[in-house]
Amino acid sequence: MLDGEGETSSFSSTKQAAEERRKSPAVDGDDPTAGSRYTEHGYPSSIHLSSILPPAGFSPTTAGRTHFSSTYQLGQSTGCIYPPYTGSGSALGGMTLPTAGPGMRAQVYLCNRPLWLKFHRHQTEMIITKQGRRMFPFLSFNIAGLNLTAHYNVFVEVVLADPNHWRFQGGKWVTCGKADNSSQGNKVYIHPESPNTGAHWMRQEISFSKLKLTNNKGTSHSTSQMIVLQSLHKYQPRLHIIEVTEDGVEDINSDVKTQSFTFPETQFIAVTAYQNTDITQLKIDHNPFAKGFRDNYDSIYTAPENDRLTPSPTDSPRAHQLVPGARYTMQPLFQDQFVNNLPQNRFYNSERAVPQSHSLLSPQTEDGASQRWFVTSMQQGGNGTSTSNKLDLTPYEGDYSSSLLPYGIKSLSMQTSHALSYYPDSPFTTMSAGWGSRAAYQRKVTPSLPWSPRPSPTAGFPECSEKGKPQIEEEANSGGSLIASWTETQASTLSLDKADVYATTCKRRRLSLNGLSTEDSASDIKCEDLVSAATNGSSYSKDASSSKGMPAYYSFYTNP
DNA sequence: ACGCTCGCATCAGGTGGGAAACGG
DNA sequence: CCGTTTCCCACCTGATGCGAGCGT
Repeated sequence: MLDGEGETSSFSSTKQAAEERRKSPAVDGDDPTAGSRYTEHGYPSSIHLSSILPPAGFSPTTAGRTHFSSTYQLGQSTGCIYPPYTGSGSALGGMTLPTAGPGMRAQVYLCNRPLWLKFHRHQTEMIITKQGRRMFPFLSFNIAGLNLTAHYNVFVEVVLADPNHWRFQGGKWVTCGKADNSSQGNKVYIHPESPNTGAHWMRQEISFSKLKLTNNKGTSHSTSQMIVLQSLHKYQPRLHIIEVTEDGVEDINSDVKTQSFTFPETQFIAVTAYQNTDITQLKIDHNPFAKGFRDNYDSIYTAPENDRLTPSPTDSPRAHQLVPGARYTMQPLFQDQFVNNLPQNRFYNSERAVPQSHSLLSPQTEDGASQRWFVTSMQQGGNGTSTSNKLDLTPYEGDYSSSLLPYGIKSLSMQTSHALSYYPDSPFTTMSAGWGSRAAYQRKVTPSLPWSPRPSPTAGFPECSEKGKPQIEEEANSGGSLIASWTETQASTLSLDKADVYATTCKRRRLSLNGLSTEDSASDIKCEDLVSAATNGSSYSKDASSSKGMPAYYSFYTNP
């Protein structure tokens, strides 16, 4: 169906490239001039319902691989996720957690998950243009559990999320015939810093902010920045981590493994023009490049000093985070990442106020108060209907959903992510990557969350420790932190389009060395005080994860 | 004199809106 | 005819270059 499965691409690294890489430390973001071989076969396209934390009483041992495998690993060599994506049970059930021991694998954290969820609630749409359009929200991950010295290629693949063609009708997305499975073009975006060491990947956020989506098949072979999609089709991004040799070549002689991670909340429908005004508004509200479309910007984004919980990181007079204090009192747990961060007047005074779209009224929101405490799980494409895009919002996310009210329903609003710098290299880098995730959080400890395995994680992913610590802490408590499940396969079999694609990537990376590709890669240096944070943290378990600066809640799942 | 920092201007690129063009 | 796609526009962000000011 997708090109991914029909093509066999091979990347051959040159000796020269390999030598160059050796000369420059991988951690410095040296050139990934060498590529890896990818075959079409045996591609591990397992679905990983990750970004969902278990509720109280969750036992990693009961939600392990066995269940996962039986549920999601069937027939996944197609590059299309919908066949196995039947959504058996809740997301929790599908949640796969690495087990301790030799089989320990990487864990992936979707950094800006809260923002993704915001969009997901309205069915995320991504513009595709001939010249390519960046994703927003973009994919940003934290990775843990890798071998510090081993080399990995990290890349994103975008596959069909379901077998349907979609249409926006009557204020909501409805299926409209079968998806065109014959689409061609590149579906893979290799992180510019690939290959690189596990230490490198774990040191910082892995951002795919420069990934572009296009509907121009002709560009698929000329640039690695583009992923070719079809309009009005639903897609699911996947993160793949492939262990390679130091040269960046996949070593077929060793038990090379591919670990794949799928975050359902990152599903989106590719469009050439926005269909849902709510999505449009979310984009405008959260994407700095769209600030020009914000109405009453000066008045909206300026508030009395006492209303500001967070100083503007950009020093922009416009960039303020408006957070009504009352809100915090009432909802200390899931502050703003799921509360509309825009000032209230936006919705009542602005001409652009978003009408209450039916598309917004998912069962959760319609359910009114009940959603606050429990949100029924939404299956992923099991029936091929519009429900397939919905995430399982487990009970612990009740407040999430409650705060994810449609614009027209929201009674309180807070501004968050837009006040943060867009690019990771900003002073608020780690938060910016989250875009309303970490950025949105204010340090508010909720000690006794029913589902929280560790009440006070103080160390997040390395980069989160300092700047992002408060945020990640929030996220941990709010269930926003996510550990993607994993799978492994022999001889990765991704269908990377062309070798030149990879070469282009390498070239680009070379050019961005001075900045270490501030956008594509990590945001900023990860905090080094993790260790101290970890050590003083009573709840911090000293396992493999903790040694890498993993937060307590993280290690909880990785090392049950 | 030299190096560093800061502020300003400029430029490239990203954004959604809207109208026109396209295609079934 | 209608839905979709393309193109252009104004606005914004971030990177970069340049010169002024300051300290050594």
